[in-house]
Amino acid sequence: MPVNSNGSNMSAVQLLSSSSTNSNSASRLINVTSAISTTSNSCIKMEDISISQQQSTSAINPSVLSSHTPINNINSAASVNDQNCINSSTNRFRLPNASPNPENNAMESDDLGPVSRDRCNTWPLRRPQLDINAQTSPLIHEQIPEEDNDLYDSTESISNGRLGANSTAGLMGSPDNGAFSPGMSSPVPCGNTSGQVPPSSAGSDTSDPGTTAPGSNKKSTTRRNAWGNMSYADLITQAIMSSAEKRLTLSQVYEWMVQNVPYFRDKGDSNSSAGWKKTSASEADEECKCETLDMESIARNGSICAYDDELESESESESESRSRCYTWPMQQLCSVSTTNKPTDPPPPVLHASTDRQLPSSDHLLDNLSHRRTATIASTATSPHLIHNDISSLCSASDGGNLSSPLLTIQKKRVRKRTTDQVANQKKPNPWGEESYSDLIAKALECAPEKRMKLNEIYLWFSTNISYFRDKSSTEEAAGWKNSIRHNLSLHSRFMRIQNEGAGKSSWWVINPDAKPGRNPRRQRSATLENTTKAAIEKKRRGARKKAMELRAAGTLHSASSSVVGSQASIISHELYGDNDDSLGNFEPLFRPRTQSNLSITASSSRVSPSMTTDHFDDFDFPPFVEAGAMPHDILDRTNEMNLNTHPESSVFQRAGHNPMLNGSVNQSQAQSQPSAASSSSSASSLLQHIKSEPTPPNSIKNEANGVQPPPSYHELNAVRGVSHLQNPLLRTHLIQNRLPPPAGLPYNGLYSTATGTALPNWIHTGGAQLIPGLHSQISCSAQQTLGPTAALPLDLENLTLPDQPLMELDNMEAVLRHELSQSTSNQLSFDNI
DNA sequence: CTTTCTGTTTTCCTGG
DNA sequence: CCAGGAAAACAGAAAG
Repeated sequence: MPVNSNGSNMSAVQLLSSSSTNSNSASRLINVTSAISTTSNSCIKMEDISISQQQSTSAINPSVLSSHTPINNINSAASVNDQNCINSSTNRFRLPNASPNPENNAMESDDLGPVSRDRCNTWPLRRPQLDINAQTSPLIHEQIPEEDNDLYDSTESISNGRLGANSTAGLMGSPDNGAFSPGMSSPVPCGNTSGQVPPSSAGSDTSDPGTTAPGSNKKSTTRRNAWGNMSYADLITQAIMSSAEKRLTLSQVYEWMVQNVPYFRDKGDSNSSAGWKKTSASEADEECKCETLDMESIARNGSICAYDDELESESESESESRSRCYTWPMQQLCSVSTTNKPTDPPPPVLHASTDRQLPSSDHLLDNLSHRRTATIASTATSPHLIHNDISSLCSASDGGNLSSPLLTIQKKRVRKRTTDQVANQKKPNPWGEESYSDLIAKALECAPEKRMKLNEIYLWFSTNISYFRDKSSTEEAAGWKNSIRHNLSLHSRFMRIQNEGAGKSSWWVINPDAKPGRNPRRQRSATLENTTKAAIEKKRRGARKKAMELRAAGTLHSASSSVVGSQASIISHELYGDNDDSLGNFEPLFRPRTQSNLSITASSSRVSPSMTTDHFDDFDFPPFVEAGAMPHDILDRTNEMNLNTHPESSVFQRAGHNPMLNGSVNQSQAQSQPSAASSSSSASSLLQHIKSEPTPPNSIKNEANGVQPPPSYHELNAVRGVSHLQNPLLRTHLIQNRLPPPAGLPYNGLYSTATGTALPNWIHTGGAQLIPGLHSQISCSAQQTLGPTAALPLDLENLTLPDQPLMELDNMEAVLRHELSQSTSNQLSFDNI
């Protein structure tokens, strides 16, 4: 969520008002003026829809309401709604059985299966007071069949499903907002996977697997929802079918939910409704076969979702399962599902805005936009042209020129690949062929210091990739942000560096030891546990028991997290190919969230006490490091490093008088990213910290009696040489983008590169080898303006490990000594810690 | 105390 | 079987 300059979260309205600021920033980043409106609009899309819906509830356009708004009328309809879902069919839709038979349909509160879930606004939590039985009004839940087995086997109309006080007409968008904007972005059809199974089966929560509607390949689930057994899809379908026009805007869907489902009615506030609205929106995109013309500069009254009868029937006839990607933004301008084969080539890429944003990222951008209706975008300078195009295109849905490359609408996720694609194991995504992890890596690579905070990654995505920019609303962004987090955590390709002193978010970096191509996923703790051999487990028990004893005795009272961190480090190390798990697995005992196999906290930057010498065998230590003194674990895992070095203990201290850090960067930071206050605060903290650092000693061996602080991953790479950089992303980045330390800030660490005159050789000699599709310089240039990242150029390089008194030394020492006693490794010495 | 953000993990699904 | 996307569940920490 964007944050304002004060670091507080921005509400939707705030986001609305601030979107221009963001867009300005974005446009500056990408140097595309036309992107301003796009970014701005997309940022406020959902909120705007909601707001406009509220504002326009009383502003009814009878003409619109009474009309069916056929495709051919999109010109007029576009003035009212920028997202017009075109019901291209007649009434072949087989209506779900909405019989309000209380016996069959009424939701029963005691059937509510899901357990409560706190603090997750992505899944509506049923509140106790929201018991349906407590709702007195004859609401839709009485009409909702508890079991929707025959929902689509019945031809009975659902028209008895009532809307709320606000009728469909009353919810129609106001034409007041219908001013067409010439600067409209390319139409972004709403997510729609055509040819999908009926909603009843697609999202059904039927408890009887056998009742899954024909054609559904989706696994049935026995889980029921808090509001009953109807899925979101069913509810949305019912909402749509309940409307007179068989279509609803997203806001109307929301409204219908609120009005008719007590559960949602009581979650209708902005805070608690985010989750179900998000889900509804996502499913509405698909289940209502929403034909959206996302003319973001048109009045944003919401999209009209109409159930596409053709798609419905076709999906049945084809028995084709819906795409697994529920947020897949299909290019469904029209209901042309059956005429477009998955093997159809993608339409020509004419995503002008994106191309201009990232001109050299053609590979990425080609794919970013290949699912977009680029032709329409290319004609965006003329609303009439666009309308005409849309009209003509959509009018062809009934057998028209659907094979036109301009209308090559992919019915479902296309996995057809070229030879290169197959070779590269690339899969097409709405944004291109790069996976989330690729994009994250790219983002990290593009960061000036090759590290980003989570929110900065978010920002990078939304700034540099049109797909995510278009989905930047709170609800829409939740999904891909979740995926980003998921990927960060999942892939060993990424490492998290604790940013403890800065307050919140950690730094994410690319694992310098990430191997080319695919890197193994992080093993999961369960896997680790499950695969634990009995002997190993037995071996662990002893150490675990003793550790617990120590802990119980108070020795670990303040160091538990650190121990866990060390443990996490160990686990993490295992996950990087070293399966020597002779180390105890304390995970079930004490492993806080941030100390899983992925995360290593600052305190865990301490050498893992149980580290065995086996871990160091295969690493080329820098000449200054005695073999064995540097745990491989640390070298592998720079995420054990603490960015917030202690002033008096840092070994890689640098001169603290950096004009960039002290002044200009802060300024640019404030200018370039006013919304990333958390980052700014972090940056400020770090900067303050850096400034406070005294002039460093040159001797790395002054510390810790042989326990050397690990180099940063840059330094590691410097030692290894560019040819040893396994990660092509990093290699590319390092060659292309590594900047010498800012002038005036001599790097006083071991590898002093003061004023950039002592850059490692590999920087100059290495051959840049961009991996296909990763043309980063443009995005990098954008990223470099993201603010805090640029403002913190050296922290990562100043990562220090063992000398950070981040926990009570006495405790730590006791723990370490104990653990060392358990370890076969006697190489580590902490005497002087 | 609640909300939000962040981070981890699991599950499901699809395609290779 | 694995990778990847998506969603979800859960929890810790910070902020309001």
